[in-house]
Amino acid sequence: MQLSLMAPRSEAELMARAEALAGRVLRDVAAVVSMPVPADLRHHKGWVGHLVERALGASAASRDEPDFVGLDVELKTLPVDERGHALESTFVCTVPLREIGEVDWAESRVRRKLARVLWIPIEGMRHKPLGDRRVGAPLLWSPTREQEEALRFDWEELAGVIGRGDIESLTGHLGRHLQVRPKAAHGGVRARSIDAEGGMLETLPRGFYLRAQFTEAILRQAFGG
DNA sequence: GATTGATCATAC
DNA sequence: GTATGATCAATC
Repeated sequence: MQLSLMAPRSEAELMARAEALAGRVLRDVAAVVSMPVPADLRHHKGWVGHLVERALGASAASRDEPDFVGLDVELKTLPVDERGHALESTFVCTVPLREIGEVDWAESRVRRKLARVLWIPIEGMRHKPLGDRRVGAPLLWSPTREQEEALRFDWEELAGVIGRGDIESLTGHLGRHLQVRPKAAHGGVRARSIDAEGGMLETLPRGFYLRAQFTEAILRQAFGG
């Protein structure tokens, strides 16, 4: 397997690398980039994502930059079962609680993050040892007009609730494709939002997530099935 | 069995 | 604490 630690300079180069990963097991990919394989993901939830980042030459994680500098492509691994069904929702970005009521969809973080995504489906069945799980065929995706309209509808509804100061009434049930759920290290973390009178309110940080059915539909449209 | 709310690791 | 990468696990 040929892998460079240098950043890919074009989408074509990025795709070629991603396609070279398809069909391989995580144990082999990890060996190439010198990452130990944990026994399971319970204490290493981000391991698969970091592994693929390194294998594709993404810039270092945990910085507020695109995954591939200059390419403006967001990398997302997606756990799937043996039939290709998505096993988890996909985290998109944190919710800017204080400002979201004054932001339009067009300039939203969600729209920016999802404008161009490289999806890498990876076996995620818990019964399968991590090192044995296979990487699937990559998909470089941008939302269709229909998909973007659907996302915009959900986003505006969710942003509206938060902007009105109703964050505490917002649950993961709202939103057909996009939802808002907690995103924090633990239940004691606080973030600032606004209440119904426009005052300050401390609450759990939240994130936008894509429902599993939505990402599954993206794969299905591309690969059939 | 699917889904929501809770949580885990690491870099800075 | 804030950002990145997500999955776990209790509950519906």
